[in-house]
Amino acid sequence: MKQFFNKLEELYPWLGWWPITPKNEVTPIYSKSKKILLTNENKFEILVGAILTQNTSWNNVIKAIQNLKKLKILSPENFLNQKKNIVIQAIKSSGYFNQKYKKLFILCEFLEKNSFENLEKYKTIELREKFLGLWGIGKETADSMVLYAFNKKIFVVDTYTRRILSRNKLIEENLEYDEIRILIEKNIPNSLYKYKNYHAAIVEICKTNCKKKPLCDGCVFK
DNA sequence: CGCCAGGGCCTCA
DNA sequence: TGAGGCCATGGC
Repeated sequence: MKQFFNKLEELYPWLGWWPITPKNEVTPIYSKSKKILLTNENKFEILVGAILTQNTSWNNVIKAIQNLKKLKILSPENFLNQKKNIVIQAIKSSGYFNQKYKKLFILCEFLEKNSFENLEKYKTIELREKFLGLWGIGKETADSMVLYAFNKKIFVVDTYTRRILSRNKLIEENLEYDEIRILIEKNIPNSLYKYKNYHAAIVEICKTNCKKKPLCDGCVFK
């Protein structure tokens, strides 16, 4: 396991996750620097992106984010004040738009009552529980939010993580989400940037080689 | 054309 | 608690 993550870091020293849209632009980009100060708009964009990308390719999410940016739907308040049809149209490319509209709506109502400043005071697990309590947010989405929008150390376990670890015989196939998460957290350094980058690297490798139908030629983990 | 994508909810045993 | 159905668009 430790060997696996060392190799991962060697391959991808820094992927710049989570992609954020720079001020006065509309397209999210990956950050060259590890330390960036997130504005509330940035944080909101990450939370929205985490929901929009559920079981959806990031390319489809980018278009939705671009539309939301152009419509200046950059805050919970603006989202809630915007007409449903307009928002649905904006996020259409990300698929499941009816469900996702509802999820975003519920998230925004939550954020109106709980400012980022207040949410940041919670401990990691407590903040996770807060998000998990919202309809439409499961463990992976909650953990993405906690890690990338709030810079709190929790490892994001997605289908890619389960796939690549089980293919490399580092975990049993039917291990539960939190069992995998805790196992990984025990085996990696206590570093926020590594938590982010290891997850990003797993996604990257699974997109290129360790696909559902694996391209085992040139696999670095052979 | 079919498959897949940075999941989660609901239903029914 | 586990399996199966459902949600939906766009790239390949």
